[in-house]
Amino acid sequence: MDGCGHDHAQMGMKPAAVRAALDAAEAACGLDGERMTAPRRRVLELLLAAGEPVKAYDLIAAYGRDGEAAKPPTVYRALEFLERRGLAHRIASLSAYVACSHDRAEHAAAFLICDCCGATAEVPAGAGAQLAGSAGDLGFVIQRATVEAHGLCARCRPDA
Amino acid sequence: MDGCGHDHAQMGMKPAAVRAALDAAEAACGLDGERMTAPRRRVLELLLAAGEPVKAYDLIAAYGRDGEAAKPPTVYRALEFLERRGLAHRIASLSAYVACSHDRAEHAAAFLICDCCGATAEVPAGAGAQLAGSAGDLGFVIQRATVEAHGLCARCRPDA
DNA sequence: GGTCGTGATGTTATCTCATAACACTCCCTC
DNA sequence: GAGGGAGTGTTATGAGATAACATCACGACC
Ligand SMILES: [Zn+2]
Ligand SMILES: [Zn+2]
Ligand SMILES: [Zn+2]
Ligand SMILES: [Zn+2]
Repeated sequence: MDGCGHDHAQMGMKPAAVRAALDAAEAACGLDGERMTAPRRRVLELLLAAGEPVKAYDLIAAYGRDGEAAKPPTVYRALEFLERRGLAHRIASLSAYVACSHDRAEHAAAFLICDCCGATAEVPAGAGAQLAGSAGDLGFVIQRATVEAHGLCARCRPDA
Repeated sequence: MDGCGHDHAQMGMKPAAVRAALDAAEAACGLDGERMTAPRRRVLELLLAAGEPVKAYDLIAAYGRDGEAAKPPTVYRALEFLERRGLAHRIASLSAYVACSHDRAEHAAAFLICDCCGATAEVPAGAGAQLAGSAGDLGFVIQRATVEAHGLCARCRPDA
Protein backbone atom coordinates (compact mmCIF):
# COMPACT_ATOMS: atom_id res chain seq x y z
CA MET A 1 0.00 0.00 0.00
CA ASP A 2 3.07 2.21 0.17
CA GLY A 3 6.73 2.14 -0.68
CA CYS A 4 5.93 0.15 -3.77
CA GLY A 5 7.55 2.56 -6.18
CA HIS A 6 4.58 3.41 -8.33
CA ASP A 7 1.63 5.73 -8.04
CA HIS A 8 -1.92 4.67 -7.38
CA ALA A 9 -4.74 6.18 -9.36
CA GLN A 10 -7.84 7.48 -7.66
CA MET A 11 -10.97 5.46 -7.86
CA GLY A 12 -14.05 7.10 -6.43
CA MET A 13 -17.21 8.09 -8.25
CA LYS A 14 -17.57 11.64 -9.54
CA PRO A 15 -20.03 13.81 -7.57
CA ALA A 16 -22.75 13.53 -10.19
CA ALA A 17 -22.52 9.76 -10.20
CA VAL A 18 -22.55 9.70 -6.42
CA ARG A 19 -25.73 11.76 -6.35
CA ALA A 20 -27.35 9.50 -8.87
CA ALA A 21 -26.44 6.41 -6.92
CA LEU A 22 -27.69 7.96 -3.70
CA ASP A 23 -31.01 8.87 -5.27
CA ALA A 24 -31.37 5.38 -6.69
CA ALA A 25 -30.64 3.86 -3.29
CA GLU A 26 -33.10 6.17 -1.63
CA ALA A 27 -35.80 5.27 -4.10
CA ALA A 28 -35.16 1.56 -3.61
CA CYS A 29 -35.43 1.98 0.15
CA GLY A 30 -38.72 3.82 -0.24
CA LEU A 31 -40.17 0.91 -2.12
CA ASP A 32 -39.37 -1.38 0.78
CA GLY A 33 -40.70 0.98 3.42
CA GLU A 34 -37.22 1.78 4.71
CA ARG A 35 -35.91 5.28 5.24
CA MET A 36 -32.71 6.61 3.75
CA THR A 37 -32.11 9.15 6.48
CA ALA A 38 -29.47 11.85 6.58
CA PRO A 39 -26.72 9.92 8.38
CA ARG A 40 -27.27 6.85 6.24
CA ARG A 41 -27.16 8.90 3.09
CA ARG A 42 -24.07 10.74 4.23
CA VAL A 43 -22.15 7.57 5.07
CA LEU A 44 -23.09 5.97 1.78
CA GLU A 45 -22.01 9.14 0.02
CA LEU A 46 -18.59 8.94 1.64
CA LEU A 47 -18.23 5.30 0.70
CA LEU A 48 -19.24 5.87 -2.90
CA ALA A 49 -16.93 8.85 -3.26
CA ALA A 50 -14.03 6.84 -1.87
CA GLY A 51 -14.57 3.91 -4.19
CA GLU A 52 -12.41 1.70 -2.02
CA PRO A 53 -12.59 0.29 1.49
CA VAL A 54 -12.70 2.96 4.18
CA LYS A 55 -12.06 2.51 7.88
CA ALA A 56 -14.97 3.29 10.17
CA TYR A 57 -13.06 5.98 12.00
CA ASP A 58 -12.11 7.63 8.74
CA LEU A 59 -15.80 7.87 7.97
CA ILE A 60 -16.35 9.26 11.44
CA ALA A 61 -13.68 11.88 10.88
CA ALA A 62 -14.95 12.83 7.42
CA TYR A 63 -18.61 12.85 8.35
CA GLY A 64 -19.14 16.53 8.99
CA ARG A 65 -18.91 18.73 5.93
CA ASP A 66 -17.44 21.38 8.18
CA GLY A 67 -14.65 19.07 9.25
CA GLU A 68 -16.39 18.10 12.44
CA ALA A 69 -16.36 14.42 13.29
CA ALA A 70 -19.41 12.29 13.97
CA LYS A 71 -19.93 10.22 17.06
CA PRO A 72 -19.05 6.55 16.48
CA PRO A 73 -22.58 5.14 16.92
CA THR A 74 -23.88 7.47 14.25
CA VAL A 75 -21.61 5.94 11.65
CA TYR A 76 -21.75 2.38 12.93
CA ARG A 77 -25.53 2.43 12.87
CA ALA A 78 -25.55 3.77 9.36
CA LEU A 79 -23.10 1.06 8.31
CA GLU A 80 -25.27 -1.60 9.88
CA PHE A 81 -28.23 -0.37 7.88
CA LEU A 82 -26.29 -0.13 4.64
CA GLU A 83 -24.94 -3.61 5.11
CA ARG A 84 -28.38 -4.98 5.86
CA ARG A 85 -29.69 -3.38 2.68
CA GLY A 86 -26.78 -4.70 0.65
CA LEU A 87 -25.60 -1.18 -0.11
CA ALA A 88 -22.27 -1.64 1.60
CA HIS A 89 -20.07 -4.49 2.76
CA ARG A 90 -17.69 -5.00 5.61
CA ILE A 91 -14.27 -6.30 4.66
CA ALA A 92 -13.39 -8.37 7.71
CA SER A 93 -9.75 -8.86 6.80
CA LEU A 94 -9.28 -5.08 6.73
CA SER A 95 -11.81 -3.98 9.34
CA ALA A 96 -13.08 -1.60 6.68
CA TYR A 97 -16.24 -0.88 4.73
CA VAL A 98 -16.91 -0.47 1.04
CA ALA A 99 -19.89 0.58 -1.05
CA CYS A 100 -21.51 -2.24 -2.97
CA SER A 101 -20.70 -2.18 -6.64
CA HIS A 102 -23.31 -4.69 -7.73
CA ASP A 103 -26.27 -3.30 -9.58
CA ARG A 104 -28.77 -4.84 -7.22
CA ALA A 105 -28.29 -8.47 -8.15
CA GLU A 106 -27.99 -11.65 -6.12
CA HIS A 107 -25.85 -10.96 -3.17
CA ALA A 108 -23.14 -13.46 -2.40
CA ALA A 109 -20.18 -11.21 -2.91
CA ALA A 110 -16.48 -11.92 -2.90
CA PHE A 111 -13.67 -9.41 -2.97
CA LEU A 112 -10.33 -9.11 -4.68
CA ILE A 113 -8.24 -6.72 -2.62
CA CYS A 114 -4.99 -5.23 -3.87
CA ASP A 115 -2.55 -5.04 -0.96
CA CYS A 116 -0.51 -2.47 -2.87
CA CYS A 117 -2.98 0.24 -3.92
CA GLY A 118 -5.99 -0.75 -1.83
CA ALA A 119 -8.27 -1.16 -4.82
CA THR A 120 -10.97 -3.76 -4.46
CA ALA A 121 -13.11 -5.56 -6.98
CA GLU A 122 -16.41 -7.05 -5.90
CA VAL A 123 -16.96 -10.17 -7.92
CA PRO A 124 -20.21 -12.14 -8.04
CA ALA A 125 -18.74 -15.11 -6.24
CA GLY A 126 -20.74 -18.20 -6.13
CA ALA A 127 -17.59 -18.95 -4.20
CA GLY A 128 -19.62 -20.90 -1.78
CA ALA A 129 -19.55 -23.39 -4.62
CA GLN A 130 -16.12 -24.64 -3.67
CA LEU A 131 -17.23 -24.88 -0.10
CA ALA A 132 -20.60 -26.37 -0.85
CA GLY A 133 -18.94 -29.71 -1.53
CA SER A 134 -17.12 -29.93 1.78
CA ALA A 135 -20.04 -28.40 3.58
CA GLY A 136 -22.54 -30.86 2.18
CA ASP A 137 -20.35 -33.81 3.14
CA LEU A 138 -20.34 -32.61 6.72
CA GLY A 139 -24.02 -31.80 6.83
CA PHE A 140 -23.16 -28.14 7.23
CA VAL A 141 -25.64 -25.51 6.02
CA ILE A 142 -23.98 -22.32 4.77
CA GLN A 143 -25.90 -19.14 5.46
CA ARG A 144 -23.36 -16.50 4.48
CA ALA A 145 -19.72 -16.43 3.55
CA THR A 146 -16.81 -14.08 3.91
CA VAL A 147 -14.59 -14.43 0.85
CA GLU A 148 -11.71 -11.99 0.57
CA ALA A 149 -8.73 -12.65 -1.68
CA HIS A 150 -5.64 -10.51 -1.17
CA GLY A 151 -2.97 -9.98 -3.80
CA LEU A 152 -1.95 -7.54 -6.49
CA CYS A 153 -4.18 -5.89 -9.06
CA ALA A 154 -3.22 -5.63 -12.71
CA ARG A 155 -1.80 -2.13 -12.30
CA CYS A 156 0.32 -3.03 -9.29
CA ARG A 157 1.75 -6.28 -10.59
CA PRO A 158 5.54 -6.03 -10.89
CA ASP A 159 5.72 -7.84 -14.23
CA ALA A 160 2.73 -6.37 -16.09
CA MET B 1 -24.29 -19.77 20.02
CA ASP B 2 -26.84 -19.51 22.81
CA GLY B 3 -30.54 -19.67 23.40
CA CYS B 4 -30.80 -22.28 20.69
CA GLY B 5 -32.48 -24.88 22.83
CA HIS B 6 -29.94 -27.65 22.59
CA ASP B 7 -26.62 -28.41 24.20
CA HIS B 8 -23.25 -28.14 22.57
CA ALA B 9 -20.70 -30.88 22.97
CA GLN B 10 -17.12 -30.14 23.88
CA MET B 11 -14.52 -30.38 21.20
CA GLY B 12 -10.96 -29.93 22.39
CA MET B 13 -8.13 -32.45 22.28
CA LYS B 14 -7.42 -34.57 25.32
CA PRO B 15 -4.26 -33.62 27.24
CA ALA B 16 -2.25 -36.53 25.86
CA ALA B 17 -3.15 -35.62 22.30
CA VAL B 18 -2.31 -32.00 23.00
CA ARG B 19 1.12 -32.95 24.26
CA ALA B 20 1.74 -35.12 21.23
CA ALA B 21 0.72 -32.35 18.88
CA LEU B 22 2.90 -29.86 20.72
CA ASP B 23 5.89 -32.15 20.54
CA ALA B 24 5.33 -32.72 16.85
CA ALA B 25 5.09 -28.99 16.23
CA GLU B 26 8.21 -28.39 18.22
CA ALA B 27 10.11 -31.00 16.24
CA ALA B 28 8.95 -29.51 12.95
CA CYS B 29 10.08 -26.08 14.07
CA GLY B 30 13.49 -27.43 14.97
CA LEU B 31 13.96 -28.79 11.48
CA ASP B 32 13.40 -25.31 10.09
CA GLY B 33 15.67 -23.61 12.57
CA GLU B 34 12.78 -21.98 14.39
CA ARG B 35 12.26 -22.09 18.11
CA MET B 36 9.10 -23.31 19.81
CA THR B 37 9.58 -21.19 22.91
CA ALA B 38 7.54 -21.29 26.10
CA PRO B 39 4.95 -18.65 25.25
CA ARG B 40 4.46 -20.03 21.76
CA ARG B 41 4.02 -23.50 23.11
CA ARG B 42 1.63 -22.34 25.79
CA VAL B 43 -0.59 -20.44 23.35
CA LEU B 44 -0.69 -23.36 20.95
CA GLU B 45 -1.54 -25.63 23.87
CA LEU B 46 -4.51 -23.44 24.77
CA LEU B 47 -5.71 -23.40 21.17
CA LEU B 48 -5.42 -27.15 20.78
CA ALA B 49 -7.17 -27.82 24.06
CA ALA B 50 -10.03 -25.53 23.07
CA GLY B 51 -10.53 -27.12 19.67
CA GLU B 52 -12.54 -24.14 18.48
CA PRO B 53 -11.84 -20.47 17.81
CA VAL B 54 -10.67 -18.57 20.87
CA LYS B 55 -10.57 -14.80 21.31
CA ALA B 56 -7.14 -13.31 21.88
CA TYR B 57 -8.12 -11.87 25.24
CA ASP B 58 -9.45 -15.23 26.36
CA LEU B 59 -6.01 -16.65 25.61
CA ILE B 60 -4.49 -13.76 27.52
CA ALA B 61 -6.72 -14.46 30.50
CA ALA B 62 -6.09 -18.22 30.43
CA TYR B 63 -2.36 -17.97 29.82
CA GLY B 64 -1.06 -18.32 33.35
CA ARG B 65 -1.53 -21.76 34.87
CA ASP B 66 -1.98 -20.00 38.19
CA GLY B 67 -4.83 -17.94 36.84
CA GLU B 68 -2.65 -14.97 36.15
CA ALA B 69 -3.16 -13.25 32.82
CA ALA B 70 -0.46 -12.61 30.25
CA LYS B 71 0.37 -9.25 28.78
CA PRO B 72 -1.28 -8.76 25.36
CA PRO B 73 1.96 -8.60 23.32
CA THR B 74 3.05 -11.96 24.72
CA VAL B 75 0.03 -13.67 23.25
CA TYR B 76 -0.22 -11.61 20.08
CA ARG B 77 3.43 -12.33 19.26
CA ALA B 78 2.92 -16.02 19.83
CA LEU B 79 -0.14 -15.95 17.59
CA GLU B 80 1.81 -14.18 14.86
CA PHE B 81 4.44 -16.89 15.01
CA LEU B 82 1.93 -19.72 15.00
CA GLU B 83 0.11 -18.20 12.08
CA ARG B 84 3.35 -17.74 10.15
CA ARG B 85 4.18 -21.39 10.75
CA GLY B 86 0.71 -22.51 9.72
CA LEU B 87 0.04 -23.89 13.20
CA ALA B 88 -2.86 -21.56 13.84
CA HIS B 89 -5.23 -19.40 11.85
CA ARG B 90 -6.98 -16.13 12.47
CA ILE B 91 -10.71 -16.14 11.78
CA ALA B 92 -11.25 -12.57 10.62
CA SER B 93 -15.03 -12.68 10.76
CA LEU B 94 -14.83 -13.63 14.45
CA SER B 95 -11.66 -11.82 15.48
CA ALA B 96 -10.58 -15.15 16.93
CA TYR B 97 -7.84 -17.73 16.53
CA VAL B 98 -7.93 -21.46 16.04
CA ALA B 99 -5.34 -24.21 15.95
CA CYS B 100 -4.71 -25.67 12.51
CA SER B 101 -6.27 -29.04 12.00
CA HIS B 102 -4.44 -29.94 8.81
CA ASP B 103 -1.75 -32.55 9.10
CA ARG B 104 0.89 -30.33 7.57
CA ALA B 105 -0.40 -30.25 4.03
CA GLU B 106 -0.87 -27.51 1.48
CA HIS B 107 -2.13 -24.49 3.23
CA ALA B 108 -4.97 -22.65 1.61
CA ALA B 109 -7.55 -23.21 4.26
CA ALA B 110 -11.22 -22.34 4.38
CA PHE B 111 -13.49 -22.54 7.40
CA LEU B 112 -17.02 -23.68 8.07
CA ILE B 113 -18.17 -21.93 11.24
CA CYS B 114 -21.30 -22.92 13.13
CA ASP B 115 -22.96 -19.78 14.44
CA CYS B 116 -24.88 -21.84 16.95
CA CYS B 117 -22.27 -23.94 18.77
CA GLY B 118 -19.10 -22.25 17.62
CA ALA B 119 -17.63 -25.39 16.10
CA THR B 120 -15.40 -24.89 13.10
CA ALA B 121 -14.21 -27.21 10.38
CA GLU B 122 -11.07 -26.40 8.45
CA VAL B 123 -11.54 -27.64 4.92
CA PRO B 124 -8.80 -27.82 2.27
CA ALA B 125 -10.18 -25.04 0.06
CA GLY B 126 -8.46 -24.83 -3.26
CA ALA B 127 -7.55 -21.20 -2.61
CA GLY B 128 -10.74 -19.79 -3.98
CA ALA B 129 -10.71 -21.77 -7.17
CA GLN B 130 -13.95 -20.06 -7.91
CA LEU B 131 -12.20 -16.73 -7.52
CA ALA B 132 -9.35 -17.69 -9.77
CA GLY B 133 -11.62 -17.22 -12.75
CA SER B 134 -12.71 -13.69 -11.92
CA ALA B 135 -9.23 -12.83 -10.73
CA GLY B 136 -7.59 -14.00 -13.91
CA ASP B 137 -9.98 -12.00 -16.06
CA LEU B 138 -9.01 -8.86 -14.19
CA GLY B 139 -5.29 -9.58 -14.20
CA PHE B 140 -5.41 -9.92 -10.45
CA VAL B 141 -2.86 -12.16 -8.72
CA ILE B 142 -4.17 -13.83 -5.57
CA GLN B 143 -1.61 -14.27 -2.81
CA ARG B 144 -3.81 -15.38 0.05
CA ALA B 145 -7.50 -15.68 0.70
CA THR B 146 -9.81 -15.40 3.66
CA VAL B 147 -12.66 -17.86 3.18
CA GLU B 148 -15.06 -18.21 6.09
CA ALA B 149 -18.53 -19.68 5.67
CA HIS B 150 -21.01 -19.19 8.48
CA GLY B 151 -24.04 -21.35 9.04
CA LEU B 152 -25.18 -24.33 11.07
CA CYS B 153 -23.32 -27.57 11.64
CA ALA B 154 -25.00 -30.96 11.35
CA ARG B 155 -25.65 -31.16 15.10
CA CYS B 156 -27.18 -27.70 15.30
CA ARG B 157 -29.42 -27.90 12.28
CA PRO B 158 -33.06 -27.57 13.29
CA ASP B 159 -34.29 -30.30 10.92
CA ALA B 160 -31.63 -33.03 11.24
C1' DG C 1 35.77 -19.01 27.35
C1' DG C 2 34.56 -14.28 25.59
C1' DT C 3 32.03 -11.18 22.62
C1' DC C 4 28.85 -10.02 19.40
C1' DG C 5 24.67 -9.96 16.71
C1' DT C 6 20.10 -11.58 16.20
C1' DG C 7 15.84 -12.92 17.64
C1' DA C 8 12.63 -13.39 21.55
C1' DT C 9 10.67 -11.68 25.71
C1' DG C 10 8.92 -8.42 29.48
C1' DT C 11 6.67 -4.15 30.32
C1' DT C 12 4.35 0.15 29.79
C1' DA C 13 1.46 2.80 27.33
C1' DT C 14 -1.44 3.77 23.68
C1' DC C 15 -4.05 3.18 19.61
C1' DT C 16 -7.92 1.40 16.85
C1' DC C 17 -12.38 -0.79 16.46
C1' DA C 18 -17.04 -1.37 18.15
C1' DT C 19 -21.08 -1.37 21.27
C1' DA C 20 -24.07 -0.60 25.68
C1' DA C 21 -27.25 2.33 27.65
C1' DC C 22 -30.49 5.97 27.90
C1' DA C 23 -32.88 10.15 26.74
C1' DC C 24 -35.05 12.33 23.08
C1' DT C 25 -37.21 13.14 18.45
C1' DC C 26 -39.44 12.11 14.29
C1' DC C 27 -43.01 10.12 11.76
C1' DC C 28 -46.83 7.42 10.93
C1' DT C 29 -51.28 5.67 12.56
C1' DC C 30 -55.39 5.56 14.80
C1' DG D 1 -53.56 14.71 19.51
C1' DA D 2 -52.22 10.53 21.95
C1' DG D 3 -49.53 6.16 21.21
C1' DG D 4 -45.94 3.29 19.40
C1' DG D 5 -41.93 2.08 16.78
C1' DA D 6 -37.90 3.38 14.40
C1' DG D 7 -34.16 6.49 14.29
C1' DT D 8 -30.89 9.72 16.40
C1' DG D 9 -27.75 12.24 19.81
C1' DT D 10 -24.73 11.64 23.56
C1' DT D 11 -21.89 9.68 27.09
C1' DA D 12 -19.23 6.17 28.47
C1' DT D 13 -16.99 1.88 28.14
C1' DG D 14 -15.69 -2.60 26.34
C1' DA D 15 -12.86 -5.38 23.14
C1' DG D 16 -8.99 -6.01 19.84
C1' DA D 17 -4.29 -4.91 18.57
C1' DT D 18 0.23 -2.63 18.37
C1' DA D 19 4.28 0.89 19.25
C1' DA D 20 8.30 1.55 21.68
C1' DC D 21 12.08 0.35 24.41
C1' DA D 22 14.75 -2.15 27.80
C1' DT D 23 16.40 -6.69 28.70
C1' DC D 24 17.40 -11.44 27.99
C1' DA D 25 18.68 -15.99 25.68
C1' DC D 26 21.05 -18.26 22.15
C1' DG D 27 24.22 -19.59 18.63
C1' DA D 28 28.25 -18.07 15.68
C1' DC D 29 32.64 -16.78 15.57
C1' DC D 30 37.15 -15.85 17.11
ZN1 LIG E 1 -22.34 -5.96 -3.11
ZN1 LIG F 1 -3.16 -2.28 -6.94
ZN1 LIG G 1 -4.60 -25.02 8.75
ZN1 LIG H 1 -23.20 -26.27 15.73
